[in-house]
Amino acid sequence: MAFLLLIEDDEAVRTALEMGLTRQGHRVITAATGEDGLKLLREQRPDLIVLDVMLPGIDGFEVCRRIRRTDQLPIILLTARSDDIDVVVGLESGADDYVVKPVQGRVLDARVRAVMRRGERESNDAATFGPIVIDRAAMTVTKDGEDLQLTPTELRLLLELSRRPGQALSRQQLLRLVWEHDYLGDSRLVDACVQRLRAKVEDIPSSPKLIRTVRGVGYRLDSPQ
Amino acid sequence: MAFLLLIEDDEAVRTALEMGLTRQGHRVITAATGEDGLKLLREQRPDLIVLDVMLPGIDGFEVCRRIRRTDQLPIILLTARSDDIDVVVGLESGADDYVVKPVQGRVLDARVRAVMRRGERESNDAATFGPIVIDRAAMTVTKDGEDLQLTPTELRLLLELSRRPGQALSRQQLLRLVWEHDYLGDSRLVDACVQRLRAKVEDIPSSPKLIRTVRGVGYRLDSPQ
DNA sequence: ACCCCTGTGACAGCGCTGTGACAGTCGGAG
DNA sequence: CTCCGACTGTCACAGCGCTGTCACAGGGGT
Repeated sequence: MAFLLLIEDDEAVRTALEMGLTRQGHRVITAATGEDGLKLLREQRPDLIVLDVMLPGIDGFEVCRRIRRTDQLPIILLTARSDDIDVVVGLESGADDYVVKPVQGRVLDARVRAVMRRGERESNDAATFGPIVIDRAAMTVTKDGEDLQLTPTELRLLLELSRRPGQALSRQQLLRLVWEHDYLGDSRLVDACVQRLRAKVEDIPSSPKLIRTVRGVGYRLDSPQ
Repeated sequence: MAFLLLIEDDEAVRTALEMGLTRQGHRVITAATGEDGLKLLREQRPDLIVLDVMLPGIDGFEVCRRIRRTDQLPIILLTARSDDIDVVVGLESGADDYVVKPVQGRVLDARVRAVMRRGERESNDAATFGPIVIDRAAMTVTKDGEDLQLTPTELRLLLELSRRPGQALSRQQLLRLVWEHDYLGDSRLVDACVQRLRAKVEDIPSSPKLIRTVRGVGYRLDSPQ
């Protein structure tokens, strides 16, 4: 059903989950440390990662953050603790779901399927923002039914904004997501791209209704109403 | 768009969904109980079933299992509950997708289309893209009725593209699908093959209407209109 | 042995993209 | 209300990244 990477240091748990997930029809590869996991991720490109939080060396949160720097694939965090603080830190590190141990293979499998479906939906369904329709599968954007010719960067920017509708994204975040930069040396890079995108997307680029400026922060994609 | 059977006991929900799906262009028949639904299924042979879990008499899971004993048609389960256990039982009963109520007609429509697409992809029928007809069974491609002499690689490329019509595929993905490579060492391999394919398939290879370039991504097979 | 397919590298053209300067705008402080 | 500073919008331009194209050589099949 899916190609999973399981990162878990406890051998008993790892083996049990691997068997459970394999029995549910998934293809599973495993790693015992964060480093090994990241290496396997690069080499094998799994569809989804199941990641223990308590790991020797770099912990699960850090692994999560590192993965998110370059990859968009779904991550399910696994932990023995159930405090809220963990959930918050986990989701802030970029995880898609959170499962508390002890967990049964069947339940984990259900979460895996749920996250995969969510991912499919987000990545493939059309998103609508007023007159704008974003078809993530075709990688096209239409306005009032007509095709918009967006450049690759404009398209990536719009896609990232549309993945978090109504949420303000800082220039810093956008640089990481769209440009994969880490430094922000006071440049008008993001603004310039937003301007070009607005020119194509907005009815009146000078008073944007979709891509709103959040002063002191960055930008946000709104859907009218 | 599709011929649907909706099985739902609550009259308000049934009517609302029926209207919503009809408005989206589907032909819809309805049943209020599992028994009636199974009877309608045998009599009318719909393309897809939308099935409520909570039904008087035999419940949705059981209906699902009974359908699966004899039929392969897609099933979307509908439920008010969102617990994991439901999802697990649902998918194990043989459902193709799972939607949690309350659901809007538009959302359900998106799922219906997604499930239908998934099914189409596996079909072996002939596919038509403008003047091009791809016969997957005979493994032949004709243009305006005349046979095209495609090389094996060109044919595989066209088949993979046509299995995902309208969907942009990256060079990376195409390499995996057509060439079964994993590495993409900045080569013009995909481009060159696309060029050769275009030369045979397109009316005007220099301004392709079928195999479109998606700048920054890869290629996409469109059917005109 | 021959031929056609296939992968590769080179190359050119196009247009995207980043940059810096400057103008315009907003909001807070006085 | 006014002013000021900080933040954002806008623009033109130069560089270069991306894609289309082509010729060629190796290899596999006939």
